[in-house]
Amino acid sequence: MKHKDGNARRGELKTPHGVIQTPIFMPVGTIANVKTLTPHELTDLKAEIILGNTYHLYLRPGHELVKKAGGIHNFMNWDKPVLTDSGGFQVMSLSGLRKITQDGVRFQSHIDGSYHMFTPERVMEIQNSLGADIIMAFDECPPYPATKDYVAKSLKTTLEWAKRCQDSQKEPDKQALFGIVQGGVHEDLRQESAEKLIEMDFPGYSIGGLAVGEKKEDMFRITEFLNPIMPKNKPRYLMGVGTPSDLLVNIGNGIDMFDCVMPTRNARKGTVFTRNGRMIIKAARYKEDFRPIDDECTCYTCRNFTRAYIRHLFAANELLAMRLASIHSLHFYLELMHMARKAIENRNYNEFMNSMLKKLDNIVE
RNA sequence: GGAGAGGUUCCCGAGCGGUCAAAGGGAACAGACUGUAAAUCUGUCGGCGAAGCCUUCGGAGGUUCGAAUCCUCCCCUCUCCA
Repeated sequence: MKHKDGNARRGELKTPHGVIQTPIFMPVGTIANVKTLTPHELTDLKAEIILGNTYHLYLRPGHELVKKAGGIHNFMNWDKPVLTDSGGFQVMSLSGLRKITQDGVRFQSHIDGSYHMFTPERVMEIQNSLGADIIMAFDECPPYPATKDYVAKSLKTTLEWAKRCQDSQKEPDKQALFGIVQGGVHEDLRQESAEKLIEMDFPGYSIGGLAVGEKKEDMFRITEFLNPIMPKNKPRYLMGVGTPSDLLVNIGNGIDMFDCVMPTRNARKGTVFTRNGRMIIKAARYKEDFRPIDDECTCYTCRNFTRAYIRHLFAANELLAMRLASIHSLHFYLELMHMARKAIENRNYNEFMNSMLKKLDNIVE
């Protein structure tokens, strides 16, 4: 960690494929691509690290194939760091297709219905084949709402699995394994989870199971609560979060890393993010609006295309609409992180955050 | 000229005596989306604040307690034969 401003942290994280600057946003590239974009475009956007997903890549094209291709970096032609999620999230999101036991999770493929077994050991083996720089322990991400009993039980399973992941990890020197703190919205459970993981001494810690439907204030309360508990010299990754304002508030609570499908998914569906709030660019109100999405934005989309044109592309169902919108929104997220890092270095993070928060949650008319 | 089919709410198209302001698509409009089963999903889509009422199924008449649906005439499309 290089700087601190309040609880906000400014740091660097070394990986085999380069150093990344934190706080950082990691675009999601579930199946070894950030949807609609090329690695070249991601590089232009100054993306430093992207995500892949164990469950999805295991099912298709298969981790063995990715290994044969020389690992995920080679396979997708991305030479910067990659983080793979363990499939723990799919335990929740594909809840209709799986059964959890103490040993692991029996899944039914969402693609062809075939049965598969994920154990912590298996997930470590798959992530080793994929070859990401940062890998996640296999966890169970409890849904929301869930009873406290359920969350507590699930937490125990996740802790056991974390140990098994650690014990079965093949190349700890090449892949940093993060343990995942669970515990829902309950501070005592979060504390127990964090402390036991810290005892196991992971190179980094993830916070999972947030932004799954609970109130924002609960999410912020939990990250604020965890801040003093988490080791100061290790990265903290808040999984799956979030909106631009979520990122800023959580940076203020000591989070270093984020990933979220929101900028890319929403972009594909016609909503982009700007410093003035969300803009539903497919809306009729932009039909004859010949300004860029954001006249101060320096992204490729804003430098070259108007709202009216992008709206037209959405109306016509053109693929370019999704690409241009994704480029803009990712640029905005990454630029927002850049500004946050600068603000921490300049020790005016709170001021920066508060001025941004005033607008970010608006819908731009 | 002869034989036949048809004109339905923005478009296509179902309905063929009451349960029809009228199925289903499309378009349009509004919105949701947080470790991606997502170029997906939800809602609105004749008018009036609601119960309800009003106007609407090519046009004009008629039959009927009641018509988009039945009858008559008219206008217009399309197909086939001469």
